Amino acid sequence: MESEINILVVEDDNDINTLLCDIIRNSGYRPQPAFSGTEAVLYLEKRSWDMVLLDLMLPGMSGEELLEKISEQLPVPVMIISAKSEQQTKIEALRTGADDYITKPFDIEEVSARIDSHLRRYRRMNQTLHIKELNYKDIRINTESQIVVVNEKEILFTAREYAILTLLLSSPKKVFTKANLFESVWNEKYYGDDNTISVHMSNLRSKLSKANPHEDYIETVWGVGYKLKT
Amino acid sequence: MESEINILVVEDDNDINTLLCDIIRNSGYRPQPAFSGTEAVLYLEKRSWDMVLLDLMLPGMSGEELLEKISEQLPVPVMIISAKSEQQTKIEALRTGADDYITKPFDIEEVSARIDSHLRRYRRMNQTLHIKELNYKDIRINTESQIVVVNEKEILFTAREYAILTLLLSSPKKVFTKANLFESVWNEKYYGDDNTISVHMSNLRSKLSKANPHEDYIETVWGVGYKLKT
DNA sequence: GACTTTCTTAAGACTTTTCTTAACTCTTTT
DNA sequence: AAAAGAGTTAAGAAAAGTCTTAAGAAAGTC
Repeated sequence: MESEINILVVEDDNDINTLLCDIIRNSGYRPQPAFSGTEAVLYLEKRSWDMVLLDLMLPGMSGEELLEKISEQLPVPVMIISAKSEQQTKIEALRTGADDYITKPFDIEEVSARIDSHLRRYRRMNQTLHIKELNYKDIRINTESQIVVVNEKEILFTAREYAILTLLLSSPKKVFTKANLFESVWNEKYYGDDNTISVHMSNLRSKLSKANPHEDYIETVWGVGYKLKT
Repeated sequence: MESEINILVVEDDNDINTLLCDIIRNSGYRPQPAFSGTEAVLYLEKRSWDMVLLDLMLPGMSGEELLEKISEQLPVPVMIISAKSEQQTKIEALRTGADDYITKPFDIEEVSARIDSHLRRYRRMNQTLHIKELNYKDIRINTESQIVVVNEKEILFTAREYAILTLLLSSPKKVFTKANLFESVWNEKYYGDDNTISVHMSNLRSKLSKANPHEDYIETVWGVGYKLKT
């Protein structure tokens, strides 16, 4: 299964946003447009990102404010793309936590090359550092080694099962609808009327209960979806 | 004790070199001037660096040539500082492995801010681990001499094979995806659908099992990648 | 420039996972 | 109790991922 690179594009101008998204798509990554700071925050909370392109002049929450928020809380590289060409603004942004700053109008090829450059280096770093541990009850997942330990026993899951499980553990309180799951794990639209997920859930539960028959991990929320048992 | 940050400044113009060194010194880092590509190579071989500032127009070995050499062999971030302002040059440099590109005449504050920005993000990674011996089961690798001993026998591996093997041994529990391997060993983006890695793995395994037929070292993790057998 | 080694590409065989379907059961809601 | 939603199981088919081999391309060496 191919791992996607996700890039958030925060830019209120529709044309520029579309252009940036096209550049990203042409490089083989997956862009997500956001047209305001507040919208960007929602996306940033929803999932993890490999990079953020950020305009400084935004409606509502300013770009600077958002930049500060991101650099304090998230390890994601941020590239500012702004019409503000004053040195002072540029320097402030870089000092606040931006990883790059380019001014409009920009050269398409250069933006593309810079995105690649940052990702290249950042991914290398991510590989050796950034070990995340996911825990829930007696389930321990090391996202680096992809080893899942349940009740002190190492359990082997298929790639899909692993994806579902880590998704659930990443937001222990959230109820995931079937559409949610389909879009996250399969990266496809969900058209309902499909028990593929049921089958996978069934297999997941059976592997889990084999490891620990006394515990119950996944809860069905009737008419909605699934969540971890609280 | 705080460890010093060392930055190599490759620039043939004496005044500019001095200026850059001053900027670096004022930021609390330790600069090392080099006035030609060949001189830079000597410094690069002598010790490890946290960052390299590089002019493209150099006597003897060109900056482009040096950049290529560095990005192939070393994980250090490189910032190009050049009078060449053509987009094509800039893009080529970024694609070759440069982490940033600024044109002369440059703004002192901006250079300073950009250096800090790169160091901030990549500093931890650059704390080059000085591992001299890698061990796993009956495999012993001396990373200085690059000699690999398996089951008391010295085995010769090709450069790629050696790179893959040391990567695996560096994190014995980690599952390396193909993208991981490609980015570390080849220093290139992975677009999937490529069995080069499979072939190298096959060759690696066959060499290893020739040295010790009773042992099994590399495990395939389906749908994910490879790891060392636990 | 010829020789050697190493790397990459391609093709086919092979393995494992995933999907789909279907029949049947269980649970909750109305 | 009936209806709707959800769960389980199993089996075959399809898809995805991997392994191996061999030959040509590229790189490095003398």
